[in-house]
Amino acid sequence: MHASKMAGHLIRRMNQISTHVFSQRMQAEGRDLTPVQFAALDAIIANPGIDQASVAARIAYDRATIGGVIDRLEQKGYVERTVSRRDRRAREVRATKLGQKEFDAILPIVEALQNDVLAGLNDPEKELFRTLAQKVIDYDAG
Amino acid sequence: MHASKMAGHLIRRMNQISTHVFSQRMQAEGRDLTPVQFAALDAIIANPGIDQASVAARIAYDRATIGGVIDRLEQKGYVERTVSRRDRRAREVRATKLGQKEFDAILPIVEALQNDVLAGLNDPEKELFRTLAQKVIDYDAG
DNA sequence: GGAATTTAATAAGTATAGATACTAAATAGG
DNA sequence: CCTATTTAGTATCTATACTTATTAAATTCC
Repeated sequence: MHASKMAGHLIRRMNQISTHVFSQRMQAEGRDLTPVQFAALDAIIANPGIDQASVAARIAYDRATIGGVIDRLEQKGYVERTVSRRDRRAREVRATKLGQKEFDAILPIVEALQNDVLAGLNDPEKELFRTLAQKVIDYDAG
Repeated sequence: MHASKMAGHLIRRMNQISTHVFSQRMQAEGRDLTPVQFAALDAIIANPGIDQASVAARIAYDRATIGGVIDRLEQKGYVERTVSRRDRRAREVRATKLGQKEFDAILPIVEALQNDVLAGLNDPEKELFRTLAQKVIDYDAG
């Protein structure tokens, strides 16, 4: 089998296409969020006061990477961190008003661009792809 | 739609699983090659004397990234670079004997682990997944 | 054939992505 | 209650991954 036909290569290329579509669209809309920053902000808004380790667990990142991602969200003024009173090691993360506003504006854009990521597939194929991908991920999660 | 069900997220997670399986297996076999380094070495062995820009084009990377990847392959003694006589800007890249030997040893391992990447799917589903992924990529390539 | 453009590679900068090690704080076990 | 372990976050290191800028060389084209 040639390397370019292997599952790993195909997945890497799709990830490349996906992140490229994402950043192109964000730039076109005058927004400044990466795919990972969007995923983190989504998890934070869905769970106000969540700690960083839980954000990492939810979107399947390691703690070191998520620390940097939340640093950048904080620099942009989209989230705030406060030391937890229950556990002084933990930082509770919440979206700011600006972060919520930005997320509300970006969510429909992100939803719309999902279709472009799989532009080579028709609707039933898109659905099938998502089903198969979900199976791969669920199996890995145990 | 929730973020964790979006195509971009599913693809990112699969890429994570894929690279994780790859590095785990390499480590278990006492080898030291990343997925990208393997892809680059594969392209170089298939096209001896290829220049860096062509390696980048073949495996869909930008030139800046591929420069670093080939740096590391060179450090490991797997490839050699020589200035092209036809075009003094270009560097011709070739695998060394050690690089060829290492590739021959690693290829069957990499082929075998492809199945584990899609471990959540049965054989027809694996085939279907690859077909759909190829469609997504081919459409993007134009 | 000389200027304008393009191209190969590198450099610098930002953002993942994960491994490892470290600090501080919480919890478990005896 | 005190030690041992675990856990949250940060820091450090390596490796992608892409953008923009720079240098040098090749090509275009008028």
